[in-house]
Amino acid sequence: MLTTLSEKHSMAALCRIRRPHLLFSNSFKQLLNLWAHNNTLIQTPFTKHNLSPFSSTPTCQKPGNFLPPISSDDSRIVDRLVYIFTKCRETSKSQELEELGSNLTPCIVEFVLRKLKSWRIAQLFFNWASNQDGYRHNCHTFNLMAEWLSGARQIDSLRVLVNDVVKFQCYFTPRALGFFIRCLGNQGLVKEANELFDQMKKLGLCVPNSFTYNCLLDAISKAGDVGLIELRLKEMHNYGWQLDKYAFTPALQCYCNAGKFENALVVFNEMHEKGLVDAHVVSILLISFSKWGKVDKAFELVERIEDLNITLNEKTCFVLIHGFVREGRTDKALQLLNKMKNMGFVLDISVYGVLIEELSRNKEIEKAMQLYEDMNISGVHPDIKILSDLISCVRDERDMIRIVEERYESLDLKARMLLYNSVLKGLINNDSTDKAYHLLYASTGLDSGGDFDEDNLFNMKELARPNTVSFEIVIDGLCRVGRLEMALSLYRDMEHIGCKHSVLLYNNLIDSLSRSGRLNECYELLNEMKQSEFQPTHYTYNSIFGCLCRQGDDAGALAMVREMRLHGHQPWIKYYTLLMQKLCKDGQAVKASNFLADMVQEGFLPDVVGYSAVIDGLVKIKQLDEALNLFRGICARGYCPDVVAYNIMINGLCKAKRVLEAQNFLDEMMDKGLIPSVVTYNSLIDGWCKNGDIDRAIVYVTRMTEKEREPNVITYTTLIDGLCNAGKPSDAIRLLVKMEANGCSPNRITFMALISGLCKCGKPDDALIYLQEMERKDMRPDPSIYIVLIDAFIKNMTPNKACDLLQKVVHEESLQDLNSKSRPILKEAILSLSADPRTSSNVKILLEEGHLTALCNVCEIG
DNA sequence: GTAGGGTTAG
Repeated sequence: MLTTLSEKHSMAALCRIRRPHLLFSNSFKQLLNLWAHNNTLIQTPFTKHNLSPFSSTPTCQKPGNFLPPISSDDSRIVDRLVYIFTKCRETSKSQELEELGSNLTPCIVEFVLRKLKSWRIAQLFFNWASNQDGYRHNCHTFNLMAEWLSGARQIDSLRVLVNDVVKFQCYFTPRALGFFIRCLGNQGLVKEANELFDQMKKLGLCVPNSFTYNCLLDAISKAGDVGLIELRLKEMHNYGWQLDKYAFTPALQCYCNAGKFENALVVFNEMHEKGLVDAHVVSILLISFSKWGKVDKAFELVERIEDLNITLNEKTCFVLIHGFVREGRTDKALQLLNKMKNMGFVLDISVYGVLIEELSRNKEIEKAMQLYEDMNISGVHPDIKILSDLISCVRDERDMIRIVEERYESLDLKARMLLYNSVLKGLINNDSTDKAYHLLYASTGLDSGGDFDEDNLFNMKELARPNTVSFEIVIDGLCRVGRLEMALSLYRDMEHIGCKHSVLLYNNLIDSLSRSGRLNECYELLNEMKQSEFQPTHYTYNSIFGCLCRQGDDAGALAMVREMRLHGHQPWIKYYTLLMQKLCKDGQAVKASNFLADMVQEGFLPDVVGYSAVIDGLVKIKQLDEALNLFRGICARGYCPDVVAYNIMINGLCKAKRVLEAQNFLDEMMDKGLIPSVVTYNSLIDGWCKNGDIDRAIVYVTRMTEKEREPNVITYTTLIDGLCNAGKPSDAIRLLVKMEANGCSPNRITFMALISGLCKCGKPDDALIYLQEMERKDMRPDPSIYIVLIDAFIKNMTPNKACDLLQKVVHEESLQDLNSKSRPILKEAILSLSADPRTSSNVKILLEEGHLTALCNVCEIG
């Protein structure tokens, strides 16, 4: 039975089912009625001007279009700051930085943010600026930072930035707040955008105008939150504001995104009455219809639009077909195409082109070929692009040959070359790599050393003399399927026919060699490149760098970094993160940490992910305080740790039984505006469980469900383990039932935790039931689980059951690799069972039949 | 022509 109050909380929390709820239930129709009686609405004339598909989104001026003039002194400061933050990472400049910091103004910061070239550096600079005495960011600097982060999809950092706007009480102009909100909306941070909007209003930091509202509506519409957009529209209405195209359009978009077509149509009609409909508005509706498979509705609308004297011209249709294709709905695009034909439109080559291109890309060859026949019939001549698209995707070589033969005569030399190369591409795409290889050789006149069945591709070899691109295609294809030797032989033979190499060729070969770990050959090719007219690019160096990182060669990687710097190339972060992982997995986190320090010294800034990997590595080798130092160190240098980085620290502290400190970290991340994830809560729950405080663990379960973070299988497993360790086996069993009821299936780890937990509580009979359930579910427990059970039966004074299980598992091969902890327990068990008169005879039989021999060896029983 | 790589349960 559940006894404590907190346990009741836990069950309530675990069992709660969450449903999204609407914030506002009035129908939009009612709202529209309301507006209809309002005479203040603007009647925007339906002019040609607002027909542009781009005119319906509020144009947002970049915050810095009104940059104030800057004095020459300030300009010098800007240049120094840009220089220091991009070029020079030495600490010796800290003196200068301090001086520059004391003269900082928002205007200077704006100029610097605009001149920096990466969001990472911009963020380091921004955070450095925040910490300067007497300096405060203004809305423009915040906006520039928001623009950087939004463009780089840095969601967590954006959340922190939102938090800072409020924390630093920064005033925003209505326009500036609109801009900020759009940055949030573009990254799906709708909830954050709404909260910020309200808070700014409440704190008097901004008086939103209709532009601000329109930006907010735009953000909400992306999420399709109908209730929320209605609420905001009503607010605007209550202010007595005129609702313009920029308010109506997001409302329309919102209903479309939410799949509420009836409402969308009401808005559309209203817009039409007010003369606000333009091509963009029409296409929102049409494309949504198509997205939801409601093509008939789309056609209805197409026809209705004509009735309404809005003509769908060819261009609009083309835009529509493009739109459908972009939504991946070539089927619907084809239907519309037929409709257009029936409506008497003249289909031009570009409509065919976009469709054939997409169909080819999706390997819908039959449809593409059908269109090709269609073109032939209507007398539209396919251009070389269409032919190439077709040839490079046809599955049947006969089609390939037919298309080439039909067109060959009419083509000039250049077009024949393109056609020939698309034949090679087609063969490669069809996995006929061999044929492509032999065809290429046949065309060069060189011997490929194989027997090339020429009969059906015979004519192809005369089509053109291979050029560099031909070799690039085939060599790339060979590399992709791992036939490096063939690729290399083609590459070597190129010079024999006087065909030039290329950067792409070198890069592909070096990349493939790197992936095969053939480092020496990589260096050979690299040197060859350096002496040729094709200079290595960052891709070349990074391929080799990646190989060194994969091999965990930190010294080699560092040498490569230095060479890259010499040539002005950037090492790719993903590769050195790989190196960090590799080193950390081998317990070499300290080496990894040093590598990052070296990178900084070389002027390359690792990102939070790389540091996180190292911090986790330090945690894993129990150097927790080192990990803490590194974490604090990067914070001090202006990095913005994200949720994962915090999770790593929280997990480390929990594992070291420093749960209170972990809790402080949770508070800190929330103060910064970060949203803890399931992982965060799981770590803390585990931390409290392992500290023998199941009640506090359950508090976190309650908190996580309150924050709409659904417990997952790890949460439940952690708690089941914790409940058993707290001597509450029946609660653990109840939790197992609950988790399934909540739609979360237990996995083998859950069952194993429960089985060993029940054994610890002296309930091997209950445990056995779950072992059987595992078997029913085809889940194989770890071998140690059997030992735990056998041991528990013996301790429970039921040696017969222990012996039964022993007899059953004696054949399990997995018992051979029993872990060292279980071995002495098994040994004890066997000795005990053979000494017990109730079981000794059975054990004896097992011994005589030789079944136990292997196990005895494992346990070193003589 | 490259952008996802780092975190939780027995």
